[in-house]
Amino acid sequence: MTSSFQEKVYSVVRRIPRGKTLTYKEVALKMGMPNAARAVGNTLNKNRSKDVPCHRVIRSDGKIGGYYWGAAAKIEILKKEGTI
DNA sequence: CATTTGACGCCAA
DNA sequence: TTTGGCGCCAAAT
Repeated sequence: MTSSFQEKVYSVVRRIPRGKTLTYKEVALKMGMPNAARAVGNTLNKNRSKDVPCHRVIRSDGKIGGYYWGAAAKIEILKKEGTI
């Protein structure tokens, strides 16, 4: 599959360094689509791939957001990485 | 092909 | 400040 849109999402998310977190909006903004934050989250959810550190993408509100394997697991990973 | 879904974000009340 | 509603976008049904 890997549509052009997904390639952009992965390109940005994959570059997120360990111990750092980006918001869905920031990712969308880097793609050149400032208002596609929702589509970004939707793409990561459907893909459920570990090839990309999608757990480093959180909401702009400061909330954890979501995770295919559960938000709790997402938080746990961030803690292990030192983000929290 | 048309409609609904969903890991979002911002504004108004 | 907190809650509700509206707008946006791509993928799935």
